Amino acid sequence: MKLQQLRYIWEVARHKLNVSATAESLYTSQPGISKQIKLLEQELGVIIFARSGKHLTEVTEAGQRIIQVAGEILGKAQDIRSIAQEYLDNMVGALSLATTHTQARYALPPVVREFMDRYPAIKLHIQQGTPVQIADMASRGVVDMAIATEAMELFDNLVMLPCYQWNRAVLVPRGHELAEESDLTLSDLARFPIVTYVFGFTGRSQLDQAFEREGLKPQVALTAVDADVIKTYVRLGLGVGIVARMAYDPELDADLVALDASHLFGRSITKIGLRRDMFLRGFMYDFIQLFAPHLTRELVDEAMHLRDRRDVEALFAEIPLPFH
Amino acid sequence: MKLQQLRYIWEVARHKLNVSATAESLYTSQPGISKQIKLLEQELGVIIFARSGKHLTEVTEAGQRIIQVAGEILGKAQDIRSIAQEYLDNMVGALSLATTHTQARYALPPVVREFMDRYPAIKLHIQQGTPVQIADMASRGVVDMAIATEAMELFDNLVMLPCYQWNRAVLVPRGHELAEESDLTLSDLARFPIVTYVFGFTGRSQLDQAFEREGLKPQVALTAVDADVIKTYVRLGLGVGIVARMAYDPELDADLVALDASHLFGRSITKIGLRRDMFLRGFMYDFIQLFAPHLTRELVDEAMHLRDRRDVEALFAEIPLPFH
DNA sequence: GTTCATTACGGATTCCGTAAGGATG
DNA sequence: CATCCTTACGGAATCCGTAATGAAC
Repeated sequence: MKLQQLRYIWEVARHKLNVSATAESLYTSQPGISKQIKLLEQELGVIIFARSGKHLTEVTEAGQRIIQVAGEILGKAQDIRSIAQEYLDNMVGALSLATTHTQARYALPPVVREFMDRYPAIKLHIQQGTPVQIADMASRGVVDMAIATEAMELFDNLVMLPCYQWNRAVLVPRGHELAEESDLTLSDLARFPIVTYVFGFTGRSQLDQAFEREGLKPQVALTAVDADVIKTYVRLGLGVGIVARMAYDPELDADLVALDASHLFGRSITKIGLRRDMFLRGFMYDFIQLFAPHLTRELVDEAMHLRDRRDVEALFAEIPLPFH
Repeated sequence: MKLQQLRYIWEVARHKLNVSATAESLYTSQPGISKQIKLLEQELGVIIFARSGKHLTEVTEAGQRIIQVAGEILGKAQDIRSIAQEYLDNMVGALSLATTHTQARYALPPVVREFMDRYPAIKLHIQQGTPVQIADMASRGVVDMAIATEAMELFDNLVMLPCYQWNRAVLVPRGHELAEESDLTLSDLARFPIVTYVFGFTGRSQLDQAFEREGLKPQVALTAVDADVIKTYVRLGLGVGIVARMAYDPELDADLVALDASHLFGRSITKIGLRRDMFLRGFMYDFIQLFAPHLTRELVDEAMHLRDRRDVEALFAEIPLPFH
């Protein structure tokens, strides 16, 4: 059994059983992978991938369990590299994170600036994606951490650290009928076409729930992945925008009026997702604490080794979250 | 990084940094190990073993953390092999356990008999040793499980499953002054020389504590590792024996009188020790349940993935243990 | 007919054992 | 001077890439 072989079965499983695609992504040859998988199956005496003719069709039951353990092994191998790096020089290295537009555009910039000042030799890699993609990348170890509001709970091996809570603002052009409304209701909103986030993004589910609870069916004129697009169409008069409040910039968006809508929708919580038990380098703890000051190293460590998601939730239940 | 290299650093650490001895125990050459360790250190950029001249003197801080993770990886690699075996044929394989004389001689025989009947193709390997050796073997993965009353709590990565509780009997030759005593006290006992277990064995610590609590200093005439030796010297009139009650066989030991001493000493609990999160094959669950019927597969699984020893203790706190 | 995995084969690399060298206590 | 690790070196095994083969959709 070799680490290489474990990597191959793990990657092939991740690539929907397509060995050719796997080989390409690993910059190696396809027969090489095929061969090593065969050798491993031979050594273990178990078929991991069921074949029909010359196609891999599915993962056997034994294969599923083996691949899961293989993933854990690969994660720990990565931990060994991280530990070594940490002792080699704890001021150099790389921090990769995956996040959504909203975080990257509005929440992260000051944190990133401060972090770069403090660790000029750490290379930052920020990847943008959908919440599901982001959580998946963290779960697979492609990135060190995920920052998002949604979808993180879909992956069992992610520990979610709640970072801050936020709510929404309603954006209308100056002079709009609602611009002077001081006591906004959902019914008021439902009278206008809505411009907001695509489903699955940035707390969109909270928004739908709120309308549904009151039996309202707002007409959604346009959905976008990011607030900048939403604002653009609000400016064009397409409808009333509902965005995360932090997405409203009083200076840049001076032509728009932002009405607080905290009382209309449930709060959303943005979280950091980390692979459970992964080794965190010193600067990673610092990054987390820059983003969410209440997440001290001790607290993160405590959360990281809890097995059950409910225990993690209980741990954070008493801790007040900052507002954004 | 290769599994082989991780095995080498792990084994060298276990062999008190003696590479030659390690090589011998692994049936390979010493320069080979030396070389692979060097290569790993080079790849990681970190010194794992500190050298003075040509001797390994200690494990560096980075080395300690790396070796620990390496151990976890090796354990999971073993799990993969077990999983494969399980699917290959869940009626063949091997079960290795380490235990003390008392268990091997008095508690295990009926269990082993029943197990061999049920799984004739599973090879049983039973190793005898001191409680510390036993727990160490389970901790390192040399054996699948440890069965003992003492020392298991010394190893962090062992999950202890309480199996049964037992207490002591006082053995005297027929006709001895105490033979007719119906209400035995510690003071009675302390008037005679004691023959019992060596310290560190078979609940010996409970015994010392009991005397100490009453301010008694019994004279210990002989200490032995096993009850058979103790009985031999009780027969010779060297003193009064104190042994685990299960070590008294009414037929074979008809020339001795056994007085119950449950009221004099704290109960002892015999436990099974398993490496946390190790993969257990089906027959291993069965063996455990044969030994301790209350340890169902579900209960064992639940205990195996708890992180904190206190959680495991809490899990078993409510469950009544059988007496032996 | 295209996609995709397996087999065959040759070259490069890696691994491992023996033998020699040098430091430690 | 006995123990023990490192270096040097040669043979064996392994790994990996290219090319050819054949099954599936």
